[in-house]
Amino acid sequence: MEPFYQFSSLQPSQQVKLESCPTLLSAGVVGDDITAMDKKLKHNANERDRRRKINSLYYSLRCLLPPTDSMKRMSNPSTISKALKYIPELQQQVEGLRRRKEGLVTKLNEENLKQIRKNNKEPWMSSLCAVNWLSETEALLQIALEEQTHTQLPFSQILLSLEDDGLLLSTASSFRSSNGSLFFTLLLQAKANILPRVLQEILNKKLKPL
Amino acid sequence: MEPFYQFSSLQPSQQVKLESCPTLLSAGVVGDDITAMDKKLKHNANERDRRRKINSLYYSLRCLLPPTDSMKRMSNPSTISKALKYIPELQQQVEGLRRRKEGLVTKLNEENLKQIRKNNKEPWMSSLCAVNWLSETEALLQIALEEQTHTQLPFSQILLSLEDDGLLLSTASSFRSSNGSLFFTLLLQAKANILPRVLQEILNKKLKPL
DNA sequence: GCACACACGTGTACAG
DNA sequence: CTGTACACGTGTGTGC
Repeated sequence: MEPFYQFSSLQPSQQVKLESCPTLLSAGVVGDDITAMDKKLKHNANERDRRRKINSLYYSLRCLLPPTDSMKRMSNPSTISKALKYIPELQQQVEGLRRRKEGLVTKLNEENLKQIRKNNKEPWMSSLCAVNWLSETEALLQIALEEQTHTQLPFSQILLSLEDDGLLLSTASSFRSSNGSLFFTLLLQAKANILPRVLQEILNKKLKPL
Repeated sequence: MEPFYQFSSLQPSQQVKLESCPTLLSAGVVGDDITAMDKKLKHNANERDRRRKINSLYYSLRCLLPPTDSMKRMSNPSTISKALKYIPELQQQVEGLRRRKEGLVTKLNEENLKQIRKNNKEPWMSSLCAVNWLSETEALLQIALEEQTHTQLPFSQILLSLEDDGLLLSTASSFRSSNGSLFFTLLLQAKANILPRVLQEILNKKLKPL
């Protein structure tokens, strides 16, 4: 029979079988120092309770550990061994997850920052050059030149170099704003084999000095 | 003196003090059944080693647990108690981190998806309406109308409703592409108290039916 | 004094 | 049979 102390409700053990106390029986005197026997009995009971508590702790610990496939109840030593393997596993998991989370947070942050920068750039004053592709071969190019700069640079050269890259100027219009800035709207015909993305890069690079 | 068995190298205990074996001494016969004594001695040594191993396990477990400020060595029962509190903490941490990581991953994924959708949309054919803010009060609005649609909708109404929202048409130009699409470029003067973002929303909504 | 913790020897039960 | 695990009683040390 297994002593399933772990299921007991941890009441202090009241009943003590006197037969199981060899030294108490071997002591011939009975009525003399009853207090000594009392003490011994109490000590035994206390030790019993202590063991009971420890077993209960073992039982609780067993419940926390990852379930084993074995139907047999784990022994107390192997319970500690198991906990000894399990705890570092958990700590490692925590460490790994923390690192991963950290990485994700920074990634998300710089993603957001990029987004914010892009969004902050879009609304105004950044649209020195905007390209809108209307089809695979048509692009609407919109250029804004600040008052200070548009007199310094030969704008016709830009148009010419665009033609060098396979872009033909189909239609164009321009007007001047109240503060003197110039706006051009150019409808460009591109060669079919020119990738829009690459072209946008080219345009950005070409118009960067503006 | 504390018995620091946990520091010993776990060698099986060889030397046994015979004086500490009461039952062996009380057995009068010596040369009779030496095998019984041998057995008892072995049993005792085995039990001793077992306890030693258990203590070593306790020692290792103590090292894994979060350090306590107390200088005193933890007792074995309190070691299990501590582990009993510590393991759920770790499990909870793992669970929390896993959930957080999961959330971050999905967030990052949909962020990327949004980004991809946006990038896929930008290059061509999406620019039915583009707003470029040149200053806090000036915006360059560029509208492309497909051949099929631009005859069905009263474009002047759009301009009028823009004025209702506090946008004044400063300058405008338009031209027709080779395939019959119409392009408008409008320079708008906005009231200062109109937030660009909100306005962009308005424009998007207004021009959506196109 | 008392509660607690620890180590020990011992008997018993169970699995290889 | 041997090793392992467990519970028990007991002696001892330690801190409140």
